[in-house]
Amino acid sequence: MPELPEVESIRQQLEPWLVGRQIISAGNYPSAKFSPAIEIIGMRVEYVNRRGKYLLLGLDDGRELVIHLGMTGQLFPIESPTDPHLRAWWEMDDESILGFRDVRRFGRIRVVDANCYEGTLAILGPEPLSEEFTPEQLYAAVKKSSRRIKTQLLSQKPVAGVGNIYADEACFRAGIYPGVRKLTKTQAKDLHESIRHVLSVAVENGGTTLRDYVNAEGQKGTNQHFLTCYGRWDEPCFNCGEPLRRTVIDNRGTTFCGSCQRR
DNA sequence: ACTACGTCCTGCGAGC
DNA sequence: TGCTCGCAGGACGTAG
Repeated sequence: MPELPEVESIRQQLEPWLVGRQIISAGNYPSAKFSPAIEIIGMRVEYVNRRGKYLLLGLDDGRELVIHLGMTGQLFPIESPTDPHLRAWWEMDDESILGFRDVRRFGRIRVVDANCYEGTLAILGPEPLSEEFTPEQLYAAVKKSSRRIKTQLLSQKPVAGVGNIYADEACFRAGIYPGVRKLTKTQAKDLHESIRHVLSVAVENGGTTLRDYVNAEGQKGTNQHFLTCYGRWDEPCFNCGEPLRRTVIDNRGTTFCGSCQRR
């Protein structure tokens, strides 16, 4: 499930390839989620940005192609648009083809005027690795809601780009039970540090590949070898040795240490 | 306004 | 071996 580190790894690889390229032709799987792909034929790519888990391809007519990879989305060069799981593709003026493969079709594409966003993209919290993301800001943002802290992180409102893997990792590192509804200022400071830590390490490791994720060169990440919590239920906690536990929080599978992450 | 929960999707693995 | 069934989850829609 591509979260910030995975999307950032893809962005870094797409940027030198796509910037300056003109889109000659395009196609899409017959679904409203992917049909905007063809709206940008003839445009030239000016930049490849990222906000949270969204990729933003700037076009020379002032619009942006917004891509969300959902659960199983992949972006990489293809030889021809023949893969049955291909949901969109764009042919460039150097004859290369960018393919958007997405088995479960949770991904989506939109074309909008630059900075005119809707939905989650319009209410995204600050970039976690930017200066705008501070312990004070996180504390104030979380204080506005009574929802469980993990659910708040997944909402993208207190901070952008955190999904199920890094929410579990960050809560574990901070020693915070993901089901709590309030944070002390000290906990907010610890969680802030933990979010930045787990995300920056994951970026350095090229993202986490549990099943589907590959970068724009078709390669897996290596961060799955460094996870401390997510998916490790019944395995010993690296802090205390107790077996990690599994529960469900707001319909999302959650791994935590019943000893280190007290309610 | 907010919270909680169902829905979308398909491949895979557990269990019979 | 072959089948069914439940699970995985980000964003969004809907109900209360």
